Amino acid sequence: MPDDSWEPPPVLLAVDLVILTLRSMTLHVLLVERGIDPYAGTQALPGGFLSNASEGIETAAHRELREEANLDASRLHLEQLGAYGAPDRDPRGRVVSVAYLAIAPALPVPVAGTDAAAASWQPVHEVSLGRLKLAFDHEQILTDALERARTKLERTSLATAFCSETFTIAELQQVYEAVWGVRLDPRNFYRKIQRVPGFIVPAGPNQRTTKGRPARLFRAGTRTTLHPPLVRPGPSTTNEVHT
Amino acid sequence: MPDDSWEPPPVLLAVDLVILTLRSMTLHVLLVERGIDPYAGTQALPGGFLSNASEGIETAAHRELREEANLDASRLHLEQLGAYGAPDRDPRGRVVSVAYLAIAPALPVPVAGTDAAAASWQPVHEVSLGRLKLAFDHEQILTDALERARTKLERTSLATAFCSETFTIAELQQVYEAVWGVRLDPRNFYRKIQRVPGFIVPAGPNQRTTKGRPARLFRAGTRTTLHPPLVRPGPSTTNEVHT
DNA sequence: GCAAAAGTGTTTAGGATACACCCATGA
DNA sequence: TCATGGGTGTATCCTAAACACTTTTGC
Repeated sequence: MPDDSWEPPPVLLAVDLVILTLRSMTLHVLLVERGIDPYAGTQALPGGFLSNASEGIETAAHRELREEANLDASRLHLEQLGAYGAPDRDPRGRVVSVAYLAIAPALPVPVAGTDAAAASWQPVHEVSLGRLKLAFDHEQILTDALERARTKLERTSLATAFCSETFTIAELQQVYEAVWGVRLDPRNFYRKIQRVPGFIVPAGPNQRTTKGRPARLFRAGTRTTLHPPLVRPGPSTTNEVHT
Repeated sequence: MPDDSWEPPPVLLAVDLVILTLRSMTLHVLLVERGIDPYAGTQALPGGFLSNASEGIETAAHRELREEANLDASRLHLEQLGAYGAPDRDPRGRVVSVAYLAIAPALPVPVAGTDAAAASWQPVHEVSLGRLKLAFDHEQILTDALERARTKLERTSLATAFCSETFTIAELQQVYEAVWGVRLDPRNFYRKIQRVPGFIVPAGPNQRTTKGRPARLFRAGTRTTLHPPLVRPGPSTTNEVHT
C-alpha cells in the first residue's frame, strides 16, 4: 500500500480516429502515412495528442477530424470506442489513446485540403486480409471499430450516417451489405426498412436517374434506435440439421 | 499549430469499476463511501489511480477488484466500458478514468475482507431513481454500464457470469429479468435457452431441491456469442395499431 | 422494344407467444 | 394430498425469406 506522499504516475493522452466511409461499394478507412518515428513510413490511423490540459477528449477528436481529414465535426457521426493503453504500445513513453469511430458519407475527393498530405482512403479488407500493416495497435482498434459498426447497424439508424443528405433505399442497402459483408434481397430490404417508422422519411417528390426506373429519395428520420433490431444474417445457432 | 518544442500535457489515469451482481432478484452495484475529498462521504464506484507508470490499465482494474472488493480476478467477467475524461470532472486536476464493467455471481457475504470497509452492495434502482447520488460522473458511468449489460445479454452468454458454477434455468431467467427489467414466460424461456447449442450444458445428473420439482443443473457452455440474438421485449417499432 | 433497376404480391417455413397440461418433490 | 415450481405439448400469430411479377425509366 502506498504511503501518503505517493503520487499517481502521469500518462500522455492521445486520440485516434477510425473514420469509415463507403467508396464504390466497399468500406474504406482513412489512413495517414507517418512522417516521424516511431513507425515512420507506416500507415496509421489519424490522431494526435491532447493539445493542452484543458481540452476535452471528444473536443480533441473533433479537432483531429478537422486537421487531419478536413471533415466538419457537424453532420458526422462520432462515438468513443474505448481506451487503448498497453504499457509498451508506444516506445516514446506511457501513452494512452482514446479511440473514436467516425462515420462519413462518401466524399467526392479522397481527402481535400488535408493537413497530412499523406492521408488516403484504403479499403478495410486490405488491412483485415493482412496486406496492409498498421502502426502501433491500430489494427486492433480498427477491428474493434468494425465490430462496433456492425452491431450498431443492427440496433440504431447509424447506416444513414454513411449516406449523404438524401439517398435511395438501394444506397442504404449497400451500406448494410458493405459493413456486414453479406448480400441482401433488395425487395425484402426495401419493405423491411420502410416498415420501421421514423427510420427514413420521404424527401420530396424528387427522384433520381441513373439506369432503370428512378428511385424515390429519402432522408434520415428522427428515430435513432431500432426495436426490434435488424438482425444480420450469420451462422445460425438454432438451425441445426435434424433429420 | 504547435512548434517543435511543444510537449503534450500529462494527465492522471484512474480506473473505475462497475461491479454488478444479483441479490434477491434485483441488480446490485458495489459502491464505496469516499473517505477523502473531493466528495468525501459520498457514495462512489470503487476505483483508483494507476499504481505506477508500467502498470497496464486492465491490470489496474484487476488490482482494484482485489483491493476494494476482495474479488478474484479469475472466474469473473471484466470488460472495458470506455474513457471518461471531461476536463472538470475532478477538481484535483486533469484526471481521465477508464471505466470497467465487472459481473460477479451472487456472493454469500456482501463484501468480505474489503479494503474500504465502507463498501456495500446497493440496488441499482436506488441510483437510477435518483434516491442515491454518486460522486464525480459515476452516475453516467453506471448508466452506460447498465446499457452495455442489457445489450450484451442479447448477443453473448454474459448472463452466465451472474450465476455460480452450476445453476438452474430459472436462475438464469432471473438474470435476464433483473437486467432487462421485464417478466419472461418460464416455459418459453426454458426451451429458448436450451435450443442454443453450447450456451448451457447439463452439469451431471445432480438436481437441487427447494420447493416443488427439483430443477436440472447446468453450467456455462463454450459458446460466447449468440446468433441470432435473444431480443429483449420492448417498445416495438413495427407493431403499430392499424385498425 | 429491350435492358435494367424500382417497387409489389404472394407463398412458405420457422420462431415467438400464450397457455393447457403433466411431472416430481416437500410438507 | 396439496401446493409449488419444473418441464412438455401445441395452436396461433407474425416475420423472414424466396421469388414471380409489374412498373418506370434510358437507350
